[in-house]
Amino acid sequence: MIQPDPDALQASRETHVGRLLQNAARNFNARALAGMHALGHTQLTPAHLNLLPYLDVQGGRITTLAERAGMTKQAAGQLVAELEARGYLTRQADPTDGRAARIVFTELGTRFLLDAQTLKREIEAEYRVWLGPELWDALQAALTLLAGATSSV
Amino acid sequence: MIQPDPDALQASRETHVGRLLQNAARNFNARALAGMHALGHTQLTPAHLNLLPYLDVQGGRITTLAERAGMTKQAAGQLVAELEARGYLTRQADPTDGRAARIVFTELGTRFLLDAQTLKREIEAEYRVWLGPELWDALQAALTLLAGATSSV
DNA sequence: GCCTATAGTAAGCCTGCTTGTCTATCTAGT
DNA sequence: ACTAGATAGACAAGCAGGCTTACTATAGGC
Repeated sequence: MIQPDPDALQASRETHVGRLLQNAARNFNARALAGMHALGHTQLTPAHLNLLPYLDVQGGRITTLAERAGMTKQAAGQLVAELEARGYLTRQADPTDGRAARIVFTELGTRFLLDAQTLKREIEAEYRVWLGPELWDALQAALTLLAGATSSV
Repeated sequence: MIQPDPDALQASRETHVGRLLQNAARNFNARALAGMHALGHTQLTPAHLNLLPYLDVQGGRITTLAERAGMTKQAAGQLVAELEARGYLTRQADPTDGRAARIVFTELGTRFLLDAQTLKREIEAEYRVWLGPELWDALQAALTLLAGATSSV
């Protein structure tokens, strides 16, 4: 039977990549959400911020959105309806398919895109300062590699 | 009025640290949960895996757990009750305080701790292979720095 | 004409918490 | 000692977020 050394076991539990990654991701998301709220986009929830990146600048369909975001069409449709009610998106009839609707950005939606771009640069600049250019580049490289490695598993 | 170049805007949306961090964290968590399930701990949910690291090897109190995990005592109490029902934890009367209960690991709980330690080393070894030693060290350094920087903000 | 695809409506579930309230116990002040 | 207030924890109810399943209507493709 195993008789572990409690101190050694405790020490090994302190912190690990998983927790570090989770904290970093959570901090980034909180920062991004707060930033968007500060820029006036106070009605956007994390679910919206998660969906919007999957909509092309020139627009797209609910079905496409659902596929990319990995959720059901109904879920995507609901989020789109909310974003429509809040003025970010609008529906246009698809000229080539009577069943489909083209989901496109409104003017407010476009402003959101630009704000998101600005905010992203701002946050990345902060991180760059904290880490220094080399570590920052290494972080990006490492995460990109991990994305490739884990997606193929 | 701003007239953005749609192509440039689209290109800038491709991917960024936030998404990379989120993906990496999600992959790690999925890997860890799957690993624990594979080791027989099929009744542990992400919420349990999030709480357990805050319990010292020698045990502790509900209140301490709640503080560390950043949740209410009730929430911590509920999770502990579930873990008790599943056989990982048990309650002992605190000899020094009649109100309090000492939450301690059962034998199964200790096995979980050892399995978690093993699994952690396994996953970290995988990551190290994917990234190479230098990039791996850089990743750890960068995330640790970020943890320090963002926690102080 | 038949099968499939797009999307909307309605209802509801799951996870992971929270608030509100209560008892038992401890601590400090008088 | 006695009492006022704080603290540990339990019990109950419920909510927020983010989905899902089930069903219907309509439009296209072969």
